[in-house]
Amino acid sequence: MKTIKLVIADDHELFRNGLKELLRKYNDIDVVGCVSDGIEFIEYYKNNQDIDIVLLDISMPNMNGFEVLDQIKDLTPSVKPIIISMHDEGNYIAKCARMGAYSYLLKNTDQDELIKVVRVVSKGKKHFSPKISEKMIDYMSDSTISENVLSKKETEVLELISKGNTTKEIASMLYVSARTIETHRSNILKKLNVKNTAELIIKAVKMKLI
Amino acid sequence: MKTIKLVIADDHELFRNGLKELLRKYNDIDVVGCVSDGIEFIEYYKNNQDIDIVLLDISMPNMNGFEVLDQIKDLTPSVKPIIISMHDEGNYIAKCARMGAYSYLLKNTDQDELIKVVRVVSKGKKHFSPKISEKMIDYMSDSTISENVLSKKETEVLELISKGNTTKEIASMLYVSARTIETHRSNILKKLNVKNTAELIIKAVKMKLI
DNA sequence: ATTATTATCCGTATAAATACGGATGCTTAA
DNA sequence: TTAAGCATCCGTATTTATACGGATAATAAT
Repeated sequence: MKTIKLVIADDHELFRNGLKELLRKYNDIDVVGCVSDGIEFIEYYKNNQDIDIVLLDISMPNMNGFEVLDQIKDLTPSVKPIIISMHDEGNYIAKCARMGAYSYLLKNTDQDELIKVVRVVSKGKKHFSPKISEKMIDYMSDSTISENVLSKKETEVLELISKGNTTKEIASMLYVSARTIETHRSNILKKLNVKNTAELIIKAVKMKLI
Repeated sequence: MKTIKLVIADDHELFRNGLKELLRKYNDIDVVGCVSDGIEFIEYYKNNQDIDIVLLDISMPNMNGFEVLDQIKDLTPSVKPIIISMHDEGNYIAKCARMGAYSYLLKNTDQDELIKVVRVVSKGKKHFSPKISEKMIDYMSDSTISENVLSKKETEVLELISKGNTTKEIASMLYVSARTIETHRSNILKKLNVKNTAELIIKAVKMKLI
């Protein structure tokens, strides 16, 4: 039986090493690499392309999981990314699915499930658990929290708002009139379906825009 | 040599089991229990009080790390809690230190550091790394983000603001005049040293009030 | 090449938030 | 018990935010 060559990419050393120990027990799985961020993984991959699966964390320094997915999207299915994250927010899941992830596991997944998924994915099949799929669907159906609802300018304005800047301040920062920013503001509120700044910031936090 | 009896409390099964595997290598450390939330830990502790150390995650369902610290604060030093968290925010660290934690480790701590800390703590010595201490000091020195800056009423009002309610709505909810809420608002802004709602919500999020 | 979207700008008007300053009765801690 | 802090209330004025409606030039998409 061919072993499954697997790389772990996670910035939490204890998690990374613990996982490696866990996987040691399985004869059909061979942890050929352990890296602590996206850049290290890309570097590793350049030198060693014979990888079946990468267990990829989302939040890592230097280069996060999304960026890695973006970099390797043309390489799949030679290397099949399984996201392993603690975030169960629909937007993360949806983004990963769209970006070519083969599965999305939470860090509280049980061991058997992990092994099962690794084996399934190694055969080139994608697998998303019902719970994860549900989160994604919930997210998709909330049309207000979907990507690209805000234009680039609007996103820029929202970021400035969420740093505490007033309309006037933003206007002078972006070299436009305050009226323009006011229009942006009102469009942003409409698009995100909120009625005031407080709700806006709350939603922006949820959307991980802040 | 007496072995160090240790319990792991973390809701991430992979992390929990991985850690357990990691610690298996060390003869002086004996992982006598693995639980997935605070309630389970308290339950475990009731039946088995012969524990030296609990590696305690902060964010867990049912009962989180803070609540556990609160419950067992009178039991230390019989059981010495080491917080093991992914959050490096000063408020978390400060809160844990105040609540009797013996150490605060990030999940990206390296293995040697973990072992070192476990051994030191098992002897009854508290240990906070320079990096962690620094975070805590930074936090402490920001006097605006310290507990009890807001009165109960102000906290209540802030919570309602951060759910998107307007002054009027809050007023009718709390059966007081809108002026009262306005005063509260302005006092909250002063106390938290922010100048508008956007900043207020951001700060409230940071303070984990939301 | 035409359409749709976006970024930009403007006016008017109302609603809400913020800044001051001042006051009273209640509770709690020194 | 007295002082301090808190929750409550009020007025006035200014600044921001929001709502509506309308417009144009640039760019992207079909």
